Amino acid sequence: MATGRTHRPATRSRGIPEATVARLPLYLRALTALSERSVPTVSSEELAAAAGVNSAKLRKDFSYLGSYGTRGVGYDVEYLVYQISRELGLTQDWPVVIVGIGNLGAALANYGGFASRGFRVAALIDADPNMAGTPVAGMPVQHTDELEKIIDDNGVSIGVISTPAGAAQQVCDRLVAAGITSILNFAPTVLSVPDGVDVRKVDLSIELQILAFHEQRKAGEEAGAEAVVADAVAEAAAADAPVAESDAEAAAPPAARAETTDRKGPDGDVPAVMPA
Amino acid sequence: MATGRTHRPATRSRGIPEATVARLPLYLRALTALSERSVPTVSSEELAAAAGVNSAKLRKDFSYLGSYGTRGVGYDVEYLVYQISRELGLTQDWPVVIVGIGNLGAALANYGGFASRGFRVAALIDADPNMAGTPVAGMPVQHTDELEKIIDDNGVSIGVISTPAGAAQQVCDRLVAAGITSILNFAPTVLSVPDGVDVRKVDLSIELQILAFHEQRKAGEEAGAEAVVADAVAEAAAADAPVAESDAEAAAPPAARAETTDRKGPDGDVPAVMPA
DNA sequence: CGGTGTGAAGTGTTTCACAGCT
DNA sequence: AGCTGTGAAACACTTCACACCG
Repeated sequence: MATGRTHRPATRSRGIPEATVARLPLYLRALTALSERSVPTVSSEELAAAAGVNSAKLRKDFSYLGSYGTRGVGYDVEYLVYQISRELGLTQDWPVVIVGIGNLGAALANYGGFASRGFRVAALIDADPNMAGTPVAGMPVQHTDELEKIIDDNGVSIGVISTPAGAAQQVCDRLVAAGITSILNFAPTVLSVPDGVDVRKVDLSIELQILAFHEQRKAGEEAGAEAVVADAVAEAAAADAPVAESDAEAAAPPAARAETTDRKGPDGDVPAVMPA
Repeated sequence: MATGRTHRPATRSRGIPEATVARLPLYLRALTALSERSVPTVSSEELAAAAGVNSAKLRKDFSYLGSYGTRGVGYDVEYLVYQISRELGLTQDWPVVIVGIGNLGAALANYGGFASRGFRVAALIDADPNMAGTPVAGMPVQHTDELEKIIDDNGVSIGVISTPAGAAQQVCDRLVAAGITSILNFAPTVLSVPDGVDVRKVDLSIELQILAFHEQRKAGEEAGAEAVVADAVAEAAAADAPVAESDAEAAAPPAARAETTDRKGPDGDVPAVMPA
Protein backbone atom coordinates (compact mmCIF):
# COMPACT_ATOMS: atom_id res chain seq x y z
CA MET A 1 0.00 0.00 0.00
CA ALA A 2 1.04 3.48 -0.50
CA THR A 3 0.39 5.81 2.30
CA GLY A 4 -1.73 5.33 5.31
CA ARG A 5 -5.08 6.29 3.91
CA THR A 6 -8.27 4.96 5.39
CA HIS A 7 -6.63 6.48 8.36
CA ARG A 8 -9.41 8.38 9.99
CA PRO A 9 -8.64 8.63 13.64
CA ALA A 10 -11.66 10.78 13.27
CA THR A 11 -10.14 14.05 14.08
CA ARG A 12 -10.47 13.39 17.73
CA SER A 13 -11.03 17.08 17.47
CA ARG A 14 -10.89 17.91 21.03
CA GLY A 15 -14.43 16.95 21.68
CA ILE A 16 -17.18 17.16 19.14
CA PRO A 17 -18.05 13.64 18.03
CA GLU A 18 -17.93 12.94 14.32
CA ALA A 19 -21.57 11.98 14.33
CA THR A 20 -22.45 15.35 15.75
CA VAL A 21 -20.32 17.23 13.25
CA ALA A 22 -22.10 15.42 10.46
CA ARG A 23 -25.41 16.69 11.74
CA LEU A 24 -24.47 20.31 12.28
CA PRO A 25 -25.00 21.20 8.62
CA LEU A 26 -28.47 19.73 8.93
CA TYR A 27 -29.32 21.89 11.88
CA LEU A 28 -27.83 24.86 10.16
CA ARG A 29 -30.05 24.36 7.17
CA ALA A 30 -33.16 24.09 9.28
CA LEU A 31 -32.17 27.13 11.30
CA THR A 32 -31.47 29.13 8.20
CA ALA A 33 -34.95 28.41 6.96
CA LEU A 34 -36.41 29.55 10.27
CA SER A 35 -34.27 32.63 10.20
CA GLU A 36 -35.64 33.55 6.80
CA ARG A 37 -39.11 33.29 8.16
CA SER A 38 -37.97 35.56 10.96
CA VAL A 39 -38.74 33.02 13.62
CA PRO A 40 -36.92 34.25 16.72
CA THR A 41 -36.67 31.07 18.79
CA VAL A 42 -37.17 27.33 18.52
CA SER A 43 -37.48 24.51 20.96
CA SER A 44 -35.32 21.44 20.57
CA GLU A 45 -38.47 19.57 19.68
CA GLU A 46 -39.38 21.84 16.79
CA LEU A 47 -35.90 22.16 15.42
CA ALA A 48 -35.34 18.44 15.68
CA ALA A 49 -38.47 17.83 13.67
CA ALA A 50 -37.33 20.26 11.01
CA ALA A 51 -33.94 18.64 10.80
CA GLY A 52 -35.24 15.12 10.85
CA VAL A 53 -33.68 13.89 14.07
CA ASN A 54 -35.02 13.39 17.55
CA SER A 55 -34.84 16.07 20.16
CA ALA A 56 -32.68 14.23 22.66
CA LYS A 57 -30.01 13.78 20.05
CA LEU A 58 -30.21 17.39 19.05
CA ARG A 59 -29.85 18.62 22.60
CA LYS A 60 -26.93 16.32 23.20
CA ASP A 61 -25.32 17.56 20.00
CA PHE A 62 -25.72 21.16 21.02
CA SER A 63 -24.39 20.42 24.45
CA TYR A 64 -21.03 19.71 22.84
CA LEU A 65 -20.97 23.20 21.44
CA GLY A 66 -21.85 24.86 24.69
CA SER A 67 -25.01 25.95 26.42
CA TYR A 68 -26.63 28.03 23.79
CA GLY A 69 -30.24 27.60 24.80
CA THR A 70 -32.50 29.09 27.40
CA ARG A 71 -34.32 26.71 29.68
CA GLY A 72 -38.01 26.98 29.51
CA VAL A 73 -37.74 28.84 26.23
CA GLY A 74 -35.59 27.26 23.57
CA TYR A 75 -32.84 28.46 21.30
CA ASP A 76 -32.34 31.83 19.74
CA VAL A 77 -32.32 31.17 16.02
CA GLU A 78 -29.88 33.84 14.89
CA TYR A 79 -27.49 33.13 17.67
CA LEU A 80 -27.44 29.44 16.93
CA VAL A 81 -27.00 30.02 13.22
CA TYR A 82 -23.95 32.03 14.06
CA GLN A 83 -22.50 29.57 16.53
CA ILE A 84 -22.92 26.60 14.26
CA SER A 85 -21.54 28.47 11.27
CA ARG A 86 -18.54 29.39 13.28
CA GLU A 87 -18.05 25.90 14.58
CA LEU A 88 -18.16 24.55 11.05
CA GLY A 89 -15.77 27.17 9.87
CA LEU A 90 -18.27 28.73 7.54
CA THR A 91 -17.62 32.24 8.70
CA GLN A 92 -14.62 32.17 6.51
CA ASP A 93 -14.39 31.85 2.79
CA TRP A 94 -13.34 28.52 1.33
CA PRO A 95 -12.14 28.53 -2.22
CA VAL A 96 -12.58 25.13 -3.87
CA VAL A 97 -11.54 23.73 -7.21
CA ILE A 98 -13.58 21.19 -9.11
CA VAL A 99 -11.56 18.81 -11.22
CA GLY A 100 -13.34 16.89 -13.93
CA ILE A 101 -16.02 18.89 -15.65
CA GLY A 102 -18.24 16.22 -17.11
CA ASN A 103 -21.92 15.98 -16.38
CA LEU A 104 -21.39 15.74 -12.70
CA GLY A 105 -18.71 18.38 -12.52
CA ALA A 106 -20.97 20.79 -14.36
CA ALA A 107 -23.81 19.97 -12.01
CA LEU A 108 -21.58 20.71 -9.07
CA ALA A 109 -20.38 23.95 -10.60
CA ASN A 110 -23.98 25.03 -10.94
CA TYR A 111 -25.01 23.85 -7.52
CA GLY A 112 -26.21 26.79 -5.52
CA GLY A 113 -25.69 25.12 -2.20
CA PHE A 114 -21.97 25.72 -2.37
CA ALA A 115 -21.88 29.43 -2.86
CA SER A 116 -24.49 29.94 -0.20
CA ARG A 117 -22.35 28.43 2.50
CA GLY A 118 -19.05 30.15 2.30
CA PHE A 119 -17.73 27.97 -0.47
CA ARG A 120 -16.50 29.69 -3.57
CA VAL A 121 -15.71 27.82 -6.72
CA ALA A 122 -12.28 29.19 -7.53
CA ALA A 123 -11.80 27.21 -10.69
CA LEU A 124 -13.11 24.44 -12.91
CA ILE A 125 -10.43 22.17 -14.22
CA ASP A 126 -10.54 19.50 -16.89
CA ALA A 127 -7.98 17.46 -18.75
CA ASP A 128 -9.71 17.80 -22.08
CA PRO A 129 -7.94 20.57 -24.04
CA ASN A 130 -11.09 21.12 -26.05
CA MET A 131 -12.95 22.18 -22.96
CA ALA A 132 -10.46 24.84 -22.02
CA GLY A 133 -12.13 28.18 -22.22
CA THR A 134 -15.62 26.77 -22.50
CA PRO A 135 -17.78 28.52 -19.97
CA VAL A 136 -19.57 26.33 -17.46
CA ALA A 137 -21.71 27.98 -14.85
CA GLY A 138 -20.38 31.27 -16.08
CA MET A 139 -16.80 30.33 -15.58
CA PRO A 140 -14.19 29.25 -18.09
CA VAL A 141 -12.89 25.74 -17.75
CA GLN A 142 -9.15 25.63 -17.29
CA HIS A 143 -6.74 22.95 -18.30
CA THR A 144 -5.19 20.51 -15.88
CA ASP A 145 -1.79 21.97 -16.59
CA GLU A 146 -2.80 25.01 -14.60
CA LEU A 147 -3.83 23.00 -11.58
CA GLU A 148 -0.87 23.74 -9.36
CA LYS A 149 -0.79 27.39 -10.22
CA ILE A 150 -4.51 27.85 -9.62
CA ILE A 151 -4.34 26.20 -6.23
CA ASP A 152 -1.39 28.22 -5.23
CA ASP A 153 -2.69 31.54 -6.48
CA ASN A 154 -6.02 31.14 -4.79
CA GLY A 155 -4.92 29.51 -1.59
CA VAL A 156 -7.26 26.61 -2.25
CA SER A 157 -7.32 23.91 0.40
CA ILE A 158 -10.39 21.95 -0.66
CA GLY A 159 -10.64 20.04 -3.90
CA VAL A 160 -13.54 18.21 -5.50
CA ILE A 161 -12.81 15.30 -7.79
CA SER A 162 -15.47 14.45 -10.33
CA THR A 163 -13.33 12.76 -12.91
CA PRO A 164 -13.76 9.22 -14.18
CA ALA A 165 -12.46 6.60 -11.75
CA GLY A 166 -9.37 5.98 -13.79
CA ALA A 167 -8.07 9.49 -13.42
CA ALA A 168 -8.99 10.08 -9.82
CA GLN A 169 -5.89 8.86 -8.02
CA GLN A 170 -3.63 10.75 -10.34
CA VAL A 171 -5.61 13.94 -9.92
CA CYS A 172 -5.68 13.35 -6.19
CA ASP A 173 -1.91 13.04 -6.05
CA ARG A 174 -1.48 16.30 -7.88
CA LEU A 175 -3.96 18.07 -5.67
CA VAL A 176 -2.20 16.84 -2.58
CA ALA A 177 1.20 17.73 -3.94
CA ALA A 178 -0.13 21.19 -4.68
CA GLY A 179 -1.09 21.60 -1.07
CA ILE A 180 -4.70 20.58 -0.84
CA THR A 181 -5.64 18.93 2.43
CA SER A 182 -9.33 18.13 2.03
CA ILE A 183 -10.87 16.23 -0.83
CA LEU A 184 -14.43 15.45 -1.75
CA ASN A 185 -14.31 12.47 -4.06
CA PHE A 186 -17.13 11.55 -6.42
CA ALA A 187 -15.14 9.04 -8.42
CA PRO A 188 -15.90 5.45 -7.52
CA THR A 189 -12.41 4.59 -6.30
CA VAL A 190 -10.59 4.41 -3.05
CA LEU A 191 -8.06 7.20 -2.91
CA SER A 192 -4.72 6.88 -1.18
CA VAL A 193 -3.60 10.02 0.52
CA PRO A 194 -0.92 10.82 3.05
CA ASP A 195 -1.80 11.36 6.66
CA GLY A 196 -3.17 14.75 7.32
CA VAL A 197 -5.27 14.83 4.19
CA ASP A 198 -8.97 14.32 4.64
CA VAL A 199 -11.03 12.52 2.08
CA ARG A 200 -14.79 12.20 2.01
CA LYS A 201 -16.47 10.26 -0.69
CA VAL A 202 -19.86 10.30 -2.27
CA ASP A 203 -20.70 7.29 -4.32
CA LEU A 204 -24.01 7.40 -6.07
CA SER A 205 -24.11 3.77 -6.92
CA ILE A 206 -23.29 2.71 -3.38
CA GLU A 207 -26.28 4.56 -2.04
CA LEU A 208 -28.52 2.79 -4.51
CA GLN A 209 -27.07 -0.55 -3.56
CA ILE A 210 -27.84 0.07 0.07
CA LEU A 211 -31.40 0.93 -0.86
CA ALA A 212 -31.63 -2.23 -2.92
CA PHE A 213 -30.55 -4.24 0.08
CA HIS A 214 -33.37 -2.88 2.21
CA GLU A 215 -35.83 -3.06 -0.62
CA GLN A 216 -35.02 -6.70 -1.04
CA ARG A 217 -35.60 -7.34 2.63
CA LYS A 218 -38.97 -5.66 2.49
CA ALA A 219 -40.03 -7.73 -0.46
CA GLY A 220 -38.96 -10.86 1.31
CA GLU A 221 -40.86 -10.05 4.44
CA GLU A 222 -44.17 -9.18 2.94
CA ALA A 223 -43.95 -12.25 0.79
CA GLY A 224 -44.82 -14.12 3.93
CA ALA A 225 -41.53 -15.89 4.16
CA GLU A 226 -39.82 -13.87 6.81
CA ALA A 227 -36.56 -12.34 5.84
CA VAL A 228 -35.21 -15.49 7.33
CA VAL A 229 -35.16 -17.08 3.95
CA ALA A 230 -32.06 -15.43 2.67
CA ASP A 231 -30.60 -16.10 6.00
CA ALA A 232 -31.24 -19.76 6.05
CA VAL A 233 -29.66 -19.96 2.69
CA ALA A 234 -26.59 -18.15 3.76
CA GLU A 235 -26.27 -20.33 6.75
CA ALA A 236 -26.84 -23.50 4.87
CA ALA A 237 -24.23 -22.50 2.38
CA ALA A 238 -21.91 -21.65 5.17
CA ALA A 239 -22.59 -24.91 6.86
CA ASP A 240 -21.84 -26.39 3.54
CA ALA A 241 -24.98 -28.44 3.62
CA PRO A 242 -26.46 -28.46 0.16
CA VAL A 243 -29.54 -26.32 0.41
CA ALA A 244 -32.38 -28.70 0.01
CA GLU A 245 -35.03 -26.08 0.21
CA SER A 246 -36.83 -24.91 -2.84
CA ASP A 247 -38.23 -21.67 -1.67
CA ALA A 248 -35.29 -19.47 -2.31
CA GLU A 249 -34.21 -17.86 -5.48
CA ALA A 250 -30.77 -17.63 -4.11
CA ALA A 251 -28.19 -20.10 -2.99
CA ALA A 252 -26.81 -21.82 -6.01
CA PRO A 253 -24.78 -19.72 -8.31
CA PRO A 254 -24.82 -21.91 -11.36
CA ALA A 255 -21.79 -23.82 -10.45
CA ALA A 256 -20.54 -22.09 -7.44
CA ARG A 257 -21.02 -23.27 -3.85
CA ALA A 258 -19.04 -26.09 -2.48
CA GLU A 259 -16.51 -26.35 -5.22
CA THR A 260 -15.93 -22.66 -5.24
CA THR A 261 -13.52 -21.81 -7.97
CA ASP A 262 -14.59 -21.88 -11.54
CA ARG A 263 -16.94 -19.99 -13.70
CA LYS A 264 -17.93 -16.48 -13.94
CA GLY A 265 -20.75 -17.24 -11.62
CA PRO A 266 -24.38 -16.39 -12.17
CA ASP A 267 -26.35 -16.10 -15.33
CA GLY A 268 -24.36 -13.26 -16.55
CA ASP A 269 -26.38 -10.57 -15.03
CA VAL A 270 -23.94 -10.38 -12.26
CA PRO A 271 -22.45 -6.95 -12.26
CA ALA A 272 -20.22 -6.60 -15.20
CA VAL A 273 -18.16 -4.04 -13.52
CA MET A 274 -17.10 -0.91 -15.07
CA PRO A 275 -16.72 2.30 -13.23
CA ALA A 276 -18.22 5.58 -14.19
CA MET B 1 -45.17 17.00 10.97
CA ALA B 2 -46.83 14.35 9.01
CA THR B 3 -45.97 10.76 9.42
CA GLY B 4 -43.30 9.19 11.48
CA ARG B 5 -40.34 9.68 9.30
CA THR B 6 -36.87 9.85 10.76
CA HIS B 7 -37.96 6.48 11.90
CA ARG B 8 -35.09 4.26 11.04
CA PRO B 9 -35.11 1.32 13.37
CA ALA B 10 -32.43 0.40 10.96
CA THR B 11 -34.01 -2.54 9.36
CA ARG B 12 -32.95 -4.83 12.10
CA SER B 13 -32.53 -6.96 9.04
CA ARG B 14 -32.18 -10.22 10.75
CA GLY B 15 -28.61 -9.72 11.58
CA ILE B 16 -26.38 -7.81 9.24
CA PRO B 17 -25.43 -4.49 10.87
CA GLU B 18 -26.14 -1.34 8.91
CA ALA B 19 -22.50 -0.40 8.98
CA THR B 20 -21.65 -3.68 7.34
CA VAL B 21 -24.31 -3.31 4.68
CA ALA B 22 -22.90 0.10 3.83
CA ARG B 23 -19.52 -1.46 3.19
CA LEU B 24 -20.64 -4.38 1.09
CA PRO B 25 -20.81 -2.27 -2.08
CA LEU B 26 -17.25 -1.24 -1.40
CA TYR B 27 -16.05 -4.80 -1.16
CA LEU B 28 -18.05 -5.66 -4.20
CA ARG B 29 -16.36 -2.99 -6.21
CA ALA B 30 -12.91 -4.11 -5.14
CA LEU B 31 -13.77 -7.73 -5.84
CA THR B 32 -15.14 -6.89 -9.23
CA ALA B 33 -11.88 -5.22 -10.12
CA LEU B 34 -9.96 -8.31 -9.01
CA SER B 35 -12.31 -10.49 -10.93
CA GLU B 36 -11.58 -8.57 -14.09
CA ARG B 37 -7.93 -9.13 -13.60
CA SER B 38 -8.72 -12.79 -13.18
CA VAL B 39 -7.33 -12.93 -9.68
CA PRO B 40 -8.68 -16.14 -8.22
CA THR B 41 -8.33 -15.51 -4.49
CA VAL B 42 -7.61 -12.72 -2.04
CA SER B 43 -6.68 -12.55 1.58
CA SER B 44 -8.62 -10.33 3.92
CA GLU B 45 -5.55 -8.17 4.15
CA GLU B 46 -5.33 -7.56 0.42
CA LEU B 47 -9.01 -7.06 -0.12
CA ALA B 48 -9.24 -4.74 2.84
CA ALA B 49 -6.46 -2.61 1.42
CA ALA B 50 -8.23 -2.44 -1.92
CA ALA B 51 -11.48 -1.45 -0.29
CA GLY B 52 -9.91 1.02 2.07
CA VAL B 53 -10.80 -0.59 5.39
CA ASN B 54 -8.83 -2.68 7.84
CA SER B 55 -8.76 -6.41 7.64
CA ALA B 56 -10.31 -7.14 11.01
CA LYS B 57 -13.35 -5.15 10.05
CA LEU B 58 -13.59 -6.88 6.74
CA ARG B 59 -13.41 -10.33 8.26
CA LYS B 60 -16.01 -9.41 10.83
CA ASP B 61 -18.24 -8.07 8.09
CA PHE B 62 -17.93 -11.24 6.08
CA SER B 63 -18.59 -13.32 9.12
CA TYR B 64 -22.12 -11.92 9.15
CA LEU B 65 -22.69 -13.28 5.70
CA GLY B 66 -21.36 -16.72 6.50
CA SER B 67 -18.05 -18.47 6.32
CA TYR B 68 -17.04 -17.87 2.79
CA GLY B 69 -13.31 -18.01 3.18
CA THR B 70 -10.72 -20.75 3.42
CA ARG B 71 -8.35 -20.64 6.33
CA GLY B 72 -4.77 -20.31 5.33
CA VAL B 73 -5.80 -19.28 1.85
CA GLY B 74 -8.28 -16.44 1.67
CA TYR B 75 -11.47 -15.83 -0.24
CA ASP B 76 -12.49 -17.03 -3.65
CA VAL B 77 -13.11 -13.89 -5.63
CA GLU B 78 -15.89 -15.09 -7.92
CA TYR B 79 -17.72 -16.82 -5.16
CA LEU B 80 -17.62 -13.76 -2.94
CA VAL B 81 -18.74 -11.50 -5.76
CA TYR B 82 -21.75 -13.68 -6.15
CA GLN B 83 -22.56 -13.92 -2.47
CA ILE B 84 -22.31 -10.22 -1.89
CA SER B 85 -24.32 -9.44 -5.00
CA ARG B 86 -27.01 -11.74 -3.83
CA GLU B 87 -26.99 -10.33 -0.33
CA LEU B 88 -27.37 -6.85 -1.70
CA GLY B 89 -30.13 -7.96 -4.00
CA LEU B 90 -28.18 -7.13 -7.11
CA THR B 91 -28.88 -10.40 -8.79
CA GLN B 92 -32.21 -8.99 -9.68
CA ASP B 93 -33.05 -6.07 -11.88
CA TRP B 94 -34.06 -2.80 -10.23
CA PRO B 95 -35.85 -0.32 -12.40
CA VAL B 96 -35.45 3.23 -11.10
CA VAL B 97 -36.94 6.54 -12.12
CA ILE B 98 -35.08 9.80 -11.87
CA VAL B 99 -37.25 12.82 -11.20
CA GLY B 100 -35.83 16.23 -11.90
CA ILE B 101 -33.64 16.33 -14.96
CA GLY B 102 -31.52 19.37 -14.36
CA ASN B 103 -27.77 19.29 -14.33
CA LEU B 104 -27.63 16.73 -11.62
CA GLY B 105 -30.42 14.59 -12.98
CA ALA B 106 -28.70 14.46 -16.33
CA ALA B 107 -25.44 13.53 -14.67
CA LEU B 108 -27.19 10.71 -12.87
CA ALA B 109 -28.87 9.53 -16.04
CA ASN B 110 -25.48 9.31 -17.66
CA TYR B 111 -23.80 7.70 -14.72
CA GLY B 112 -22.46 4.35 -15.75
CA GLY B 113 -22.28 3.02 -12.24
CA PHE B 114 -25.99 2.45 -12.14
CA ALA B 115 -26.46 0.29 -15.14
CA SER B 116 -23.47 -1.79 -14.22
CA ARG B 117 -24.97 -2.91 -10.93
CA GLY B 118 -28.38 -4.20 -11.77
CA PHE B 119 -30.01 -0.79 -11.79
CA ARG B 120 -31.90 0.18 -14.88
CA VAL B 121 -33.08 3.69 -15.48
CA ALA B 122 -36.68 3.11 -16.43
CA ALA B 123 -37.55 6.73 -16.99
CA LEU B 124 -36.45 10.31 -16.68
CA ILE B 125 -39.13 12.63 -15.43
CA ASP B 126 -39.28 16.40 -15.29
CA ALA B 127 -41.96 18.96 -14.60
CA ASP B 128 -40.89 21.29 -17.37
CA PRO B 129 -43.15 20.67 -20.37
CA ASN B 130 -40.43 22.01 -22.65
CA MET B 131 -38.16 19.18 -21.69
CA ALA B 132 -40.66 16.49 -22.56
CA GLY B 133 -39.28 14.48 -25.41
CA THR B 134 -35.81 15.91 -25.18
CA PRO B 135 -33.36 13.05 -25.13
CA VAL B 136 -31.02 12.84 -22.17
CA ALA B 137 -28.59 9.98 -22.01
CA GLY B 138 -30.35 8.52 -25.01
CA MET B 139 -33.72 8.52 -23.38
CA PRO B 140 -36.63 10.89 -23.81
CA VAL B 141 -37.59 12.94 -20.79
CA GLN B 142 -41.18 12.40 -19.78
CA HIS B 143 -43.52 14.78 -18.08
CA THR B 144 -44.45 14.57 -14.44
CA ASP B 145 -48.03 13.83 -15.39
CA GLU B 146 -46.92 10.39 -16.45
CA LEU B 147 -45.23 9.63 -13.17
CA GLU B 148 -47.81 7.30 -11.71
CA LYS B 149 -48.30 5.42 -14.93
CA ILE B 150 -44.58 4.97 -15.50
CA ILE B 151 -44.03 3.61 -12.03
CA ASP B 152 -46.91 1.27 -12.31
CA ASP B 153 -46.10 0.02 -15.78
CA ASN B 154 -42.49 -0.67 -14.94
CA GLY B 155 -42.91 -1.97 -11.44
CA VAL B 156 -40.51 0.64 -10.17
CA SER B 157 -39.80 0.56 -6.47
CA ILE B 158 -36.81 2.90 -6.27
CA GLY B 159 -36.98 6.58 -7.07
CA VAL B 160 -34.27 9.19 -7.30
CA ILE B 161 -35.16 12.80 -6.58
CA SER B 162 -32.91 15.42 -8.09
CA THR B 163 -35.35 18.30 -8.22
CA PRO B 164 -34.86 21.67 -6.56
CA ALA B 165 -35.51 21.59 -2.82
CA GLY B 166 -38.87 23.27 -3.17
CA ALA B 167 -40.35 20.50 -5.27
CA ALA B 168 -38.86 17.55 -3.46
CA GLN B 169 -41.50 16.83 -0.84
CA GLN B 170 -44.27 17.07 -3.36
CA VAL B 171 -42.51 14.74 -5.76
CA CYS B 172 -41.74 12.45 -2.86
CA ASP B 173 -45.41 12.27 -1.89
CA ARG B 174 -46.39 11.34 -5.40
CA LEU B 175 -43.70 8.71 -5.66
CA VAL B 176 -44.80 7.17 -2.40
CA ALA B 177 -48.46 7.29 -3.37
CA ALA B 178 -47.53 5.58 -6.61
CA GLY B 179 -46.00 2.73 -4.68
CA ILE B 180 -42.33 3.54 -4.41
CA THR B 181 -40.72 2.36 -1.20
CA SER B 182 -37.11 3.47 -1.52
CA ILE B 183 -35.95 6.96 -2.31
CA LEU B 184 -32.55 8.42 -2.96
CA ASN B 185 -32.83 12.13 -2.30
CA PHE B 186 -30.41 14.67 -3.69
CA ALA B 187 -32.52 17.68 -2.85
CA PRO B 188 -31.34 19.56 0.22
CA THR B 189 -34.49 18.98 2.27
CA VAL B 190 -35.70 16.60 4.89
CA LEU B 191 -38.36 14.40 3.39
CA SER B 192 -41.33 13.13 5.33
CA VAL B 193 -42.38 9.67 4.38
CA PRO B 194 -44.63 7.08 5.95
CA ASP B 195 -43.18 4.14 7.81
CA GLY B 196 -41.98 1.45 5.54
CA VAL B 197 -40.47 3.84 3.04
CA ASP B 198 -36.72 4.13 3.07
CA VAL B 199 -34.98 7.37 2.30
CA ARG B 200 -31.30 7.92 1.84
CA LYS B 201 -29.96 11.32 1.17
CA VAL B 202 -26.92 12.70 -0.51
CA ASP B 203 -26.22 16.31 0.18
CA LEU B 204 -23.27 17.75 -1.62
CA SER B 205 -23.04 20.84 0.44
CA ILE B 206 -23.18 18.95 3.71
CA GLU B 207 -20.14 16.94 2.73
CA LEU B 208 -18.23 20.10 2.00
CA GLN B 209 -19.25 21.59 5.31
CA ILE B 210 -17.90 18.57 7.13
CA LEU B 211 -14.64 18.95 5.28
CA ALA B 212 -14.53 22.61 6.17
CA PHE B 213 -14.91 21.73 9.80
CA HIS B 214 -11.89 19.47 9.75
CA GLU B 215 -9.96 21.83 7.58
CA GLN B 216 -10.55 24.57 10.09
CA ARG B 217 -9.31 22.36 12.88
CA LYS B 218 -6.15 21.58 11.00
CA ALA B 219 -5.48 25.23 10.36
CA GLY B 220 -6.06 26.06 13.99
CA GLU B 221 -3.73 23.38 15.22
CA GLU B 222 -0.77 24.13 13.08
CA ALA B 223 -1.25 27.81 13.78
CA GLY B 224 0.19 27.05 17.16
CA ALA B 225 -2.95 27.92 19.05
CA GLU B 226 -4.11 24.46 19.90
CA ALA B 227 -7.65 23.67 19.01
CA VAL B 228 -8.20 24.23 22.65
CA VAL B 229 -9.17 27.78 22.05
CA ALA B 230 -12.63 27.08 20.79
CA ASP B 231 -12.90 24.72 23.65
CA ALA B 232 -12.20 27.15 26.36
CA VAL B 233 -14.88 29.30 24.93
CA ALA B 234 -17.43 26.60 24.75
CA GLU B 235 -16.70 25.55 28.26
CA ALA B 236 -16.74 29.02 29.63
CA ALA B 237 -20.05 29.59 27.97
CA ALA B 238 -21.35 26.37 29.33
CA ALA B 239 -20.23 27.24 32.77
CA ASP B 240 -22.29 30.26 32.16
CA ALA B 241 -19.56 32.51 33.33
CA PRO B 242 -19.62 35.41 30.96
CA VAL B 243 -16.50 34.71 29.03
CA ALA B 244 -14.15 37.14 30.56
CA GLU B 245 -11.27 35.93 28.54
CA SER B 246 -10.14 37.86 25.59
CA ASP B 247 -8.78 35.06 23.55
CA ALA B 248 -11.89 33.78 21.90
CA GLU B 249 -13.56 34.68 18.70
CA ALA B 250 -16.79 33.25 19.85
CA ALA B 251 -19.53 34.03 22.25
CA ALA B 252 -20.93 37.28 21.05
CA PRO B 253 -23.11 37.09 18.00
CA PRO B 254 -24.31 40.24 16.28
CA ALA B 255 -21.38 42.32 17.21
CA ALA B 256 -18.90 39.55 17.52
CA ARG B 257 -16.09 40.15 19.90
CA ALA B 258 -12.45 39.56 20.43
CA GLU B 259 -10.78 37.64 17.69
CA THR B 260 -7.98 35.25 18.13
CA THR B 261 -7.15 33.44 15.01
CA ASP B 262 -8.44 36.61 13.52
CA ARG B 263 -8.67 34.95 10.12
CA LYS B 264 -11.41 36.10 7.87
CA GLY B 265 -13.24 37.07 10.98
CA PRO B 266 -16.89 37.83 11.34
CA ASP B 267 -16.60 41.17 9.71
CA GLY B 268 -19.90 40.79 7.99
CA ASP B 269 -21.01 39.82 11.37
CA VAL B 270 -23.57 37.21 11.88
CA PRO B 271 -23.34 35.03 8.87
CA ALA B 272 -26.09 36.16 6.65
CA VAL B 273 -27.89 32.95 6.19
CA MET B 274 -29.57 32.02 3.02
CA PRO B 275 -29.94 28.45 1.89
CA ALA B 276 -29.41 26.71 -1.35
C1' DC C 1 2.83 -21.80 8.68
C1' DG C 2 -0.81 -18.53 7.16
C1' DG C 3 -5.03 -16.67 7.27
C1' DT C 4 -9.91 -17.07 8.61
C1' DG C 5 -13.54 -16.69 12.09
C1' DT C 6 -14.92 -14.94 16.43
C1' DG C 7 -15.43 -14.17 21.52
C1' DA C 8 -14.22 -10.43 24.35
C1' DA C 9 -12.68 -5.84 25.23
C1' DG C 10 -12.78 -1.16 23.84
C1' DT C 11 -14.78 2.93 21.79
C1' DG C 12 -18.38 5.68 19.95
C1' DT C 13 -23.32 6.89 19.54
C1' DT C 14 -28.07 7.05 20.88
C1' DT C 15 -31.61 7.09 24.10
C1' DC C 16 -33.51 7.71 28.63
C1' DA C 17 -35.02 10.27 32.27
C1' DC C 18 -34.72 13.85 35.29
C1' DA C 19 -32.39 17.67 37.87
C1' DG C 20 -32.12 22.38 37.41
C1' DC C 21 -32.78 26.92 35.44
C1' DT C 22 -35.94 30.61 33.56
C1' DA D 1 -44.82 25.07 33.91
C1' DG D 2 -41.67 24.28 30.37
C1' DC D 3 -37.62 23.12 28.18
C1' DT D 4 -32.70 22.72 28.34
C1' DG D 5 -28.50 20.26 29.65
C1' DT D 6 -26.53 16.01 31.01
C1' DG D 7 -25.20 11.88 33.74
C1' DA D 8 -25.98 7.14 33.18
C1' DA D 9 -27.83 3.12 30.73
C1' DA D 10 -28.38 0.88 26.42
C1' DC D 11 -26.90 -0.07 22.11
C1' DA D 12 -23.86 -0.24 17.92
C1' DC D 13 -19.61 -0.62 15.86
C1' DT D 14 -14.60 -1.44 15.85
C1' DT D 15 -10.49 -3.45 17.26
C1' DC D 16 -7.89 -6.98 19.59
C1' DA D 17 -5.97 -11.25 19.91
C1' DC D 18 -5.96 -15.86 19.42
C1' DA D 19 -8.06 -20.53 18.73
C1' DC D 20 -8.61 -23.24 14.92
C1' DC D 21 -8.14 -25.22 10.57
C1' DG D 22 -6.61 -26.05 5.69
